[in-house]
Amino acid sequence: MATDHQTASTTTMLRVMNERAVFGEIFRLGPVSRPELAQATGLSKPTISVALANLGRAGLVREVGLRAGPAGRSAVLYEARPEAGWVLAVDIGRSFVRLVLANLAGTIVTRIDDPSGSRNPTDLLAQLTGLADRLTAQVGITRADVTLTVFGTPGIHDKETGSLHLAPNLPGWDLPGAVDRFSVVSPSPYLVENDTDLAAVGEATHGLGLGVAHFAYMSIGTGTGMGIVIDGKLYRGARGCAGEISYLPIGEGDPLQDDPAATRRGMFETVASADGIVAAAQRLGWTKATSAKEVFDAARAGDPIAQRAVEVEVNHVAHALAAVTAVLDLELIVLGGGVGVQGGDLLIGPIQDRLRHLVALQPPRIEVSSLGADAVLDGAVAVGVTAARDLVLDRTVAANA
Amino acid sequence: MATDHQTASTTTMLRVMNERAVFGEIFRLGPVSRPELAQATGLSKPTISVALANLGRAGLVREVGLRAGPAGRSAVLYEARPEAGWVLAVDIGRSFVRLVLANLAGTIVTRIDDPSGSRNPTDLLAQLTGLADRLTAQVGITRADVTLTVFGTPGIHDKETGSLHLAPNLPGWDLPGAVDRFSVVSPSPYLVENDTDLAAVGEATHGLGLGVAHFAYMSIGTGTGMGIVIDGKLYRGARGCAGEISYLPIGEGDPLQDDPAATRRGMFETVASADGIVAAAQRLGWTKATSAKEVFDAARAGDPIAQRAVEVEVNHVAHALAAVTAVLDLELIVLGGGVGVQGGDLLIGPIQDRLRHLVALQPPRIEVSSLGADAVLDGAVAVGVTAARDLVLDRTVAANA
DNA sequence: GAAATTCGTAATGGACCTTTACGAACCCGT
DNA sequence: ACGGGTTCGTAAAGGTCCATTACGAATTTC
Repeated sequence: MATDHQTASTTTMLRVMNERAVFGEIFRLGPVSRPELAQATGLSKPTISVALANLGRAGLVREVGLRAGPAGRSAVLYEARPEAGWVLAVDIGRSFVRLVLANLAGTIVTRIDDPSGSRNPTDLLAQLTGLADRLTAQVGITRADVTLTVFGTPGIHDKETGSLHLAPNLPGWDLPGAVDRFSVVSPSPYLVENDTDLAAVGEATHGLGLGVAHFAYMSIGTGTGMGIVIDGKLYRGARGCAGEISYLPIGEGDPLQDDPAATRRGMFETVASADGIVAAAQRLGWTKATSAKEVFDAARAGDPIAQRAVEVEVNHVAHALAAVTAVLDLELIVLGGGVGVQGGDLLIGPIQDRLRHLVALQPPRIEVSSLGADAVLDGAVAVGVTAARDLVLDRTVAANA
Repeated sequence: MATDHQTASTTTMLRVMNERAVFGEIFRLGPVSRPELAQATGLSKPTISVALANLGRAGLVREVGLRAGPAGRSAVLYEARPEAGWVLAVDIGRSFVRLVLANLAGTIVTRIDDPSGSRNPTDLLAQLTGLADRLTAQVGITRADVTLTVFGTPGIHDKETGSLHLAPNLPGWDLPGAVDRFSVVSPSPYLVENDTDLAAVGEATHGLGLGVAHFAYMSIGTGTGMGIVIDGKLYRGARGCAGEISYLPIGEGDPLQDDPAATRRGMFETVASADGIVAAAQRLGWTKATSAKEVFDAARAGDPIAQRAVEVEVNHVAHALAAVTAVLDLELIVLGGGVGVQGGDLLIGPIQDRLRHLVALQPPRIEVSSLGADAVLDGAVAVGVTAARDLVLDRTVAANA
């Protein structure tokens, strides 16, 4: 058991803690009065006043009008200064790169979606830098004013070597130091997170995972992946590889597994991703099947071969979720990715039935993501905002010291 | 993301926090002087003195001799008063119940191992109450002086209904309210934890999991189970069913799965537990095989059928660990239980090889438990000690208020 | 326009911790 | 044995932070 022995504190640390609490409540409650903050934090009115004065002097908080009550003097409302910090969130997707700029409240101010060009480090970084320039210019700042940048990428970021593993679609990014070059996009500190993990955070912040302690976001599309939220926090695993469900040992005996490349790609991904569905349909007799969407549409129209292919997919996903349930006992699985979103209506019910037969435990709820493709960006903003708030607060504390 | 918004604090809470920190350091460092405590906590010497005075007045801490240094006045040493609190740990095992009494430092003072008799609630509780009486008498206290009791049981404790699920070997304990009857064993508060989970905590505290952030204890014996430690803390899952790997969908196609009871018992447990090994050996031609130990011994002696049966087991366990690795990306798997301990030498190497073929990720280290059957009790003591320390401290705070 | 109500802050006091200072206790060498 | 050097423990003083109380300011209602 990690012995993070309880740390002792001095009076000055107390004020820092309380200022942090006040700052957090301001975000949580929106424009808010002093009495409301006192109520929310349990601190006294004078203490709130002092904290607000400090936060205001540091440029983190500002007055924003009055609130008239049913009786009595109107209260001054406070809110976080939008320009106290900026978060740049970047989703390096398959066919698009998407960038948004958000303020510390998590409000997205501008956004650019740009088709992916060449994705080697040099070209991609040039593209991102240009887009970041355009984005920041739209709100009258420069890249240097960004507090924190979050990059959502496929694969696993190895901080030791600065390289990206398991991301075959990003050529050249697996070389040592490649990821470190993200620093050219903005001089701010930056975080690199797996895109599926960020989508899970997005669901936890704005989506179906709101208020759910333990859940996972399962993405099925061109590939497969899972972002796991445990105790409300993203779980990354010992080396950042948690949720790499492509490698679940599922689908043994399926003819697709005969391909020697199947193991390298991962057994589950080989059979359950979009082209696994297509291959299943072809094998079942629909030789001209080309896309998973097509298979789902045909199944909805009553085509028996397509329906049989969907059944195969259901079986694979149910096995994967059986493994996840046996290990993690989650409350909820949010289904995302191309297959998850397009086929969710066909899949969820049968998966739940199958799952109940596979494990004698209470299975998790299964639902289709409500955020769609924006889940990654939402998660990136959420991750960035919490980290950026800490950054600006730390600066304030350092300045007051 | 669970919004456990940072909580604000007042000055009085500061002293409580610091007293807690001092108390914790006393346990961590053993007999310790005031200057050492000041160093360890970062607090000043006078503050340490005040804290020790309070803890002493509450009977939690006492002086214990002097330490002479190379020069200068000798420092007074302090230690936790052994009789400040007692933890009763109970392991309700298959063929034995084991009870230990430990002080707040986690030192086991007395122990009783007693063969299991009838295991229905009434008989088992009578047995436990009698044993608790004997145990407490040995140190001159009564059951009423126990601060906290921890029961390690198979199955899952459902706090809503007070019943024990998934524990077929404890007849009658699945009825609502059965578990609540544990209160007759001692008037103290009590905790009920899954035995495998406790073993994981034991490994984390005294065993191979020491200092490892993310690992799991995998028990294979009569049944199968897994205790998962994430971020140094036991992970229980949404309903306490995390680590119920019996239900991993592994071994499909194995003839054992034809039995309709297999699903209820769990696919993995059916094929991989001790009798699964025996059945495999029988099917391979050794019809008079009776125990897993026998199979392992024969395999070591070179018997080809036994070796083949071990290979089957290796394959099943490797598949289970592949699933766990793909989902959780752990650093370490500690192997325990009868099969794990007796067959570990034969299993670990081949499992690792097989695992490397199944997943293209870096597999976890695999090692055999060094604690053996005591892991459960060690974990129960560890869980109980941390909870009991909080209890006695809370009482002190309440008394001082 | 007065009563009632709510807000904001000034003043006071208390709780906690640290720093400084000094006496107490102990070692060692002569 | 005794004095110098060193470490320990606590007393005194000072500073920071927060809560309570009190009161003036601002606003609504009647």
